[in-house]
Amino acid sequence: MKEKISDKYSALLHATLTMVNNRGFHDAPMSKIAKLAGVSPATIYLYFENKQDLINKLYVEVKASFCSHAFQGYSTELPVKKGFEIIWYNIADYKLNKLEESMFLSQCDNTPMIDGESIQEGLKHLQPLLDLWERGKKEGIIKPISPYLLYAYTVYPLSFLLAMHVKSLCEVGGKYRLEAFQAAWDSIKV
Amino acid sequence: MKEKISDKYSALLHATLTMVNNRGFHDAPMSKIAKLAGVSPATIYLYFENKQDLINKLYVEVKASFCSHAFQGYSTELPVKKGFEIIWYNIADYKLNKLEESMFLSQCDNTPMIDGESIQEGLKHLQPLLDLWERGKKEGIIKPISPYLLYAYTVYPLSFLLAMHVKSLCEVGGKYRLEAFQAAWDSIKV
DNA sequence: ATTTATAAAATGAACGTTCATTCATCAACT
DNA sequence: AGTTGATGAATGAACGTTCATTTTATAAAT
Repeated sequence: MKEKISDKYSALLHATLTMVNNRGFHDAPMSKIAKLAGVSPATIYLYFENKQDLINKLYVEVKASFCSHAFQGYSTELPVKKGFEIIWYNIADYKLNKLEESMFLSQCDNTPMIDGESIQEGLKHLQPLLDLWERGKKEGIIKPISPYLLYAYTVYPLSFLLAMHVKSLCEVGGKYRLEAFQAAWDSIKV
Repeated sequence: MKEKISDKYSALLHATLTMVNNRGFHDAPMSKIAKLAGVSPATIYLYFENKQDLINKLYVEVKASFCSHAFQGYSTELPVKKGFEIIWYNIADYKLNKLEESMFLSQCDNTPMIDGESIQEGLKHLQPLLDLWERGKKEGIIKPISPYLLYAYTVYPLSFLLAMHVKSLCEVGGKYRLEAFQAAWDSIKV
């Protein structure tokens, strides 16, 4: 019965996600995380080395889930624009449907709360997108610019839209999604 | 001698900026902030109500400085594209030259560490840019889409490039700046 | 089947530390 | 003498973590 690791492990990860989202890392005490997970504080230390380890593990897990969603239905056989479209919409869907996870990732990527090592770990899984862009450049479809620029103008803006969506300042539904994709594509197509 | 408020006030703000940038809000104790500012812990409470107030005041001040830089040399008389170009380059310069301030703003905008009230306060000063976009739409130069989208695809990407720059993963010098501007403009021009 | 022995998982209370904040006192200037 | 700005030391609360112990699961022996 090794199935899917103890459910307390997952409960703790999820409790941490919620606490850190709502109160920030600085105000998410182990005692409250434990209570939210329905577990004793001491139990946390059966599954995690310490608070930092808990956060790191959560980050890596969420990032992995994000990347796995991103490439659903994608194949390297697809034409560049079609492939990009699929990945982009996957990411947009993820940000829209997994608000908590997405907010957590934003917070992690803009604070010194995650170890550099874990950041590297989480970044690995994005390679297919980089490869796709490389192909697009070779075919003269995508501007010959740094992948960081490509990411900054296509994927990263979604984080902002997510934040506005959470604050109920901005819709991200049907029409807007199309407009957003169009803007992303216009910024990088040659 | 009211000149520019006690220099301990500024020293404390600056020390807080550094501490929060390097260690995060959760690990920026008042005692260390005080030491870095060359001041007793008790002195902080002569200038600020408490830690939250200290952070809020710092946020509002930095945000104001950011916005003031953004509109240097800009006038509502300018043609839309030229006006946008000036503002965009101002912002890019700010992000490049005021790394600490910019990183701090990123952190604030992605964590629950700032009071909603102070966020509102800091957002006020961006109005001229919104007005410019409105004019651009009327003239048929800029896509008729939500200002949130416009912001997401022109200004917000700079935050990502800044983060990469700080991690020495990405240059933001001359040529790249032009490419970045081009991508920003392409994404919103009609 | 039931009991007994052993290991594993989980816990509440306690520990030492660190934190934000306060307080009694001080030095400098009026 | 009195006011002001500043302080180092003190304080209580809260934190992350550990520990002695209990509870639950596992297996062996009857």
